[in-house]
Amino acid sequence: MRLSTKGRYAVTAMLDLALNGVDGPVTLADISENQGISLSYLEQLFASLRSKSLVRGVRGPGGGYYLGRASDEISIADIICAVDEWVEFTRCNPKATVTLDSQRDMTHSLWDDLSQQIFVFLSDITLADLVERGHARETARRGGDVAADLLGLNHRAA
Amino acid sequence: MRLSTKGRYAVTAMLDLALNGVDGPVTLADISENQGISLSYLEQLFASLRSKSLVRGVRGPGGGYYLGRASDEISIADIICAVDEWVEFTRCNPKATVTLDSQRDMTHSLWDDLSQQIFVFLSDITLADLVERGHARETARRGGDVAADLLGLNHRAA
DNA sequence: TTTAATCCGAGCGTTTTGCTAGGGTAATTG
DNA sequence: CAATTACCCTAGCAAAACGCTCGGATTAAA
Repeated sequence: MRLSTKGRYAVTAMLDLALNGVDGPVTLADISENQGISLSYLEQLFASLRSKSLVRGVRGPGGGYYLGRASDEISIADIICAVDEWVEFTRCNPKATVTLDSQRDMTHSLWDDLSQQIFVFLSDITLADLVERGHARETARRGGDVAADLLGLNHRAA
Repeated sequence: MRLSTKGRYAVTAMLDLALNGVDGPVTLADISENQGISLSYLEQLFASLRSKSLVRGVRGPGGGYYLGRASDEISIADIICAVDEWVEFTRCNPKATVTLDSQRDMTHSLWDDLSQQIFVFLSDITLADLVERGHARETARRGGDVAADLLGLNHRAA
């Protein structure tokens, strides 16, 4: 997977929608000012988000953007995938030669495994989770422990 | 944080060391051939890894690279941080104005929170975890022999 | 000494970032 | 009905990052 500032822009913008979209649509101009991102760049990001139905645009005066779904139905992985185009997991598949380069298949398989774990982790965190956690910092209930449990990685658990 | 193909290259290369470094150092030429990465690019990656003491180089013929520490003491976050230069979490800190742009502080705070969660998650996964659970997960319910068959070589080496 | 390997740095083509510019289209409002 | 607002779309562009080539220099085993 890939995670860059582009993804951060998208997530923070979506958080902006989640926080301010309760009473009417949020304009890109507002987000642009709030987040310090250029308007046109936001438009490009929201074009990607819109194509994945993560946001819904309302045209005309008084318009703006709503979240495409409820905030607890939009995961971080959804957003990252929309703008950062979840990149190649396995990119040298076309090979059945199990000779000397089985080592490559091995390391790539392990990477794919890790990548999958990160994906599951980010799929488990929704916008609502972040907002909720921001209000009351009561972590350790979800996120960390549940995800680790899902992945079987809670090796440090007593 | 940032996560790109550069980090993937570093992780797979480190996995290569973890798998093949049991009997003597592993040369970058081998990794280059195994992973399909250019030698000079690997040298750059390993320069970063070496500066963080994640690998230890042995010069001269018969030389190569060892892991800098035990594989269960090297986390994925360590590797990603070394090569991808864990980027700016908060980049507009210098402002205590809780006036109109408190919304920006809000979203950025939430992002920092998420970023921290990802960091903790990746800090909890070590190279040894990937090697072990890479085969243990899929076949834990069945037998485990299939996994050994999949892995083959590194399992009996040592 | 020869050779195999790590080290080091300058540079280069390509892709991605993030932005600017310009125009078009739908819907609200006076 | 205009006219304004804001979404929508395309093209292009500078800076950065990516991944690589090349050329060397050190170190140490054979």
